[in-house]
Amino acid sequence: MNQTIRPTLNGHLYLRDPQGTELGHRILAESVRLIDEVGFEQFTFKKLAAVLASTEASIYRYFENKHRLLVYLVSWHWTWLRFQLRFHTHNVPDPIQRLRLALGVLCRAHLDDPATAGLDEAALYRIVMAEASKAFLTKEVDADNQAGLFQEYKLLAAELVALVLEINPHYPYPKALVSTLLESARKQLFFAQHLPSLSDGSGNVAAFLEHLALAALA
Amino acid sequence: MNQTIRPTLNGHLYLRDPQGTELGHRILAESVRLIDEVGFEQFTFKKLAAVLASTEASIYRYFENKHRLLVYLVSWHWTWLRFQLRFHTHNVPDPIQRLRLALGVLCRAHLDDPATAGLDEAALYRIVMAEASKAFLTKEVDADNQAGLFQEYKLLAAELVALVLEINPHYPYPKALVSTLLESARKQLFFAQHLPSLSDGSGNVAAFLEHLALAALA
DNA sequence: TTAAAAATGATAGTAATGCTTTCATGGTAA
DNA sequence: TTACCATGAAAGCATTACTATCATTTTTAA
Repeated sequence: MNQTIRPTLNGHLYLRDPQGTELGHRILAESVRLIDEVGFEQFTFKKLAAVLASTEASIYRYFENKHRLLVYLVSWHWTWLRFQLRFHTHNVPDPIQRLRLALGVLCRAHLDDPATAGLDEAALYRIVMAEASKAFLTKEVDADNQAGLFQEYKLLAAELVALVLEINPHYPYPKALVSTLLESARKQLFFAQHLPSLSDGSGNVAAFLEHLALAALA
Repeated sequence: MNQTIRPTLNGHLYLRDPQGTELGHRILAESVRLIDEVGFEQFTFKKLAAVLASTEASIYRYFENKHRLLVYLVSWHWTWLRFQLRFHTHNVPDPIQRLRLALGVLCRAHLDDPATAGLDEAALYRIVMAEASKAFLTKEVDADNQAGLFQEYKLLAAELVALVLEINPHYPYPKALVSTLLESARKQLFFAQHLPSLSDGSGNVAAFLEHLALAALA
């Protein structure tokens, strides 16, 4: 489980595969650190080049722009999450129990192995919490979607939809429920941290989602 | 109901009150149109000045930067929504029925009176759908929250929390439920339009939320 | 082992962005 | 009528988001 996972991601996400080179790996690792530190808006390739002791031009050879890099990192996280879910629900026969475990992983993903594949997964989770929505909240959503940039998220959602339908094959809104659970997990953790009057505490997010999902599927 | 509502918003949202002057009103109306057209990232005060036949400097006298303007517009929408909810649930005694109506308004707000107070409310709703999260997904959330920039959203949430507790006073996660419903309404409509594989159709969003909320509160 | 190919570095340049400053002007209110 | 607004006009400036060129190093394949 803890050996380095290096998921292969959609080729549209990058110009040159960052997993194929030394500099590529450093771009990934340091961009996670830097975005986590300064936020995505303040993050620039110039600053990244500085901490890498490299140049803007070199980074632009890997990623078209910083938005693509964000989508890459977020996709990486979704893939990683999908493996985590599989791992943690492996050999659990009861689908309700599997859903419980899955929601637990969703809400506690930031605590898991801190250094998979050289990426600081805890920092990446903070980025996902605060910036993942920006991956698709752009004027170019449709084109980006067409190019397959959101495949990893969809794969993750599809697995959860299957699980939901296993619990209740007649539930009429499985996709909406799953995307709501996925989005809500992140947002509730964000609210608990920054806008607490909109949440009921970060410790209760998993319990809330579990109650919500099981009530809906009952 | 249809006379122009001009809600008074938190003074931290602007430098000079745009509701107080002719240019101010034009800034609001045209920014809604322009952001809807080009998206928030591509939107600049320079472009806005051009369509207003005014200058960047003049706009900067009203809003510190485009982020504050976005927060202002979004806050305006939350206030407008709160009035809509009150209006539509007025004199309905059954809280369950009121919640149903509220969720209906949430999901159909983009169809309501197209020109309240000179703002294109349909365009504003599209902006809210696509850009509202960017109001708080920044490195400055905590400071912005401290300054009261998210008050309107909190007021709206608080009213819905009261309604939820009226239905079930023992429900343990009322704030999380309400913020999930509010966020989910927008995101599901966005998904239905742009990432349909994550939704079950834009026509079903209200039904989905209703089922979800009532199941949770049962 | 050497020659071609690929990856990186170094440097420069450019249009646009996100502001700030200053000064002129024209209308309004005391 | 004068003082004070709000707005306009114009300029300036550091940073951003790239692109382009050319030199060097490293890798690879013949």
